[in-house]
Amino acid sequence: MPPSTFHLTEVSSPSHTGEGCRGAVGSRDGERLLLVLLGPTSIGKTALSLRFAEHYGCPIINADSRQLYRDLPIGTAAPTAEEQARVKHYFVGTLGLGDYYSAAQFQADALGVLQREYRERRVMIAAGGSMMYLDALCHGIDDIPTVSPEVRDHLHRRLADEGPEALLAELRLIDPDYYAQCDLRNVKRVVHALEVYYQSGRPFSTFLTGRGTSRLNPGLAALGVRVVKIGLDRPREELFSRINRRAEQMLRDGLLDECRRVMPWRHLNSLNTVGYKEMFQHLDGTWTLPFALARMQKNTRVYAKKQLTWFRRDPSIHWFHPDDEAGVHDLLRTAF
RNA sequence: GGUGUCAUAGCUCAGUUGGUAGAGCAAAGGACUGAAAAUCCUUGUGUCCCCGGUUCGAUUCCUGGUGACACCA
Repeated sequence: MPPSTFHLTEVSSPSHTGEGCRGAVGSRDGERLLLVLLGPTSIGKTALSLRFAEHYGCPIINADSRQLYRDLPIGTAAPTAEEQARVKHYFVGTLGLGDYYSAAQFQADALGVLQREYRERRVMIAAGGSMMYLDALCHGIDDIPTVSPEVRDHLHRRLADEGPEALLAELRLIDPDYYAQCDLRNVKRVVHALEVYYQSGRPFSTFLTGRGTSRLNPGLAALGVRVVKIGLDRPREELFSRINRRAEQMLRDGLLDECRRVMPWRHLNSLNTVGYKEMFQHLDGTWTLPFALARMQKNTRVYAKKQLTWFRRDPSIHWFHPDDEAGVHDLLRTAF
């Protein structure tokens, strides 16, 4: 666990509770706080984010790339109507399955919300597990042009017609820098670099200014916002058994009906999602339900691992067990 | 109690005509800049049940144990 980046010597009084705590946060010259709750799927982010939102009396910014789609409430474990009645949520169920969206757009939208919300409050909460969305929000994302559908289609047709070797050779010519650092076996990356080139006339690598968890999103800096990242984790066994049980619960809650409703759009990226992919196979008659469930659970476990891999390399995250709410409060008190 | 079969990775099992072993499932590690619940890469984790014997060498063959299963009492 990385050491705290806070200056503990500046702690004044660590014994605040309730109102006192609210007063303590922001006591540093009106500094604004963005409390980011992150962690792998099924860890318990929603429950904890609700309690903190009620404690601070603030809304929650959802940072989960799939809970944005309004037709997927069960399979994405989106906050329920009751939960959304308790606390206002941004970016839950706001998109149609075919809507285009991205980490960059999320970052811009979230900044817009924060700008408005911080006029009347000093604390905001962002909660979710989409790694790119969280990084884009906390650390910013380079200004890379959005690729038009025409350019995208063009390159996908070329990929199909000419094969990946031709595209690799082309990337090597037009953008040797990116060619040297890119995972060349990951065709999606190669294609995207070319898309950006065809869109803008500039090599993809010229848009990259270097990324890192050390810089603060300039948009947040302009608002005077300080980011505190709380990472939630549990012993692996505990996490995996929660994942397994939640998948079963989703089926009892009607996941199959939800899948049947959205099945006509299964080719869309929004439905290239753990849980749906597997249940579509079952609805096709290819997999039995127990087999589809087992695959869904396994793929969810793999996804959780991938999230943890991503988060692990961010030294600014303060890790807690989700039951250790008091520990998080202690950290926030000493930090502000 | 007797006879037989079996005992190998977390699980189910294969295999070694004696040269310390490999599949499936499960699992572990990593990458990541506008599709990120996406996409891509890497990895076999082992007292081959235990004690002894034969042998240059035993997980493999043999004696004896232990455990599981089956059948007979």
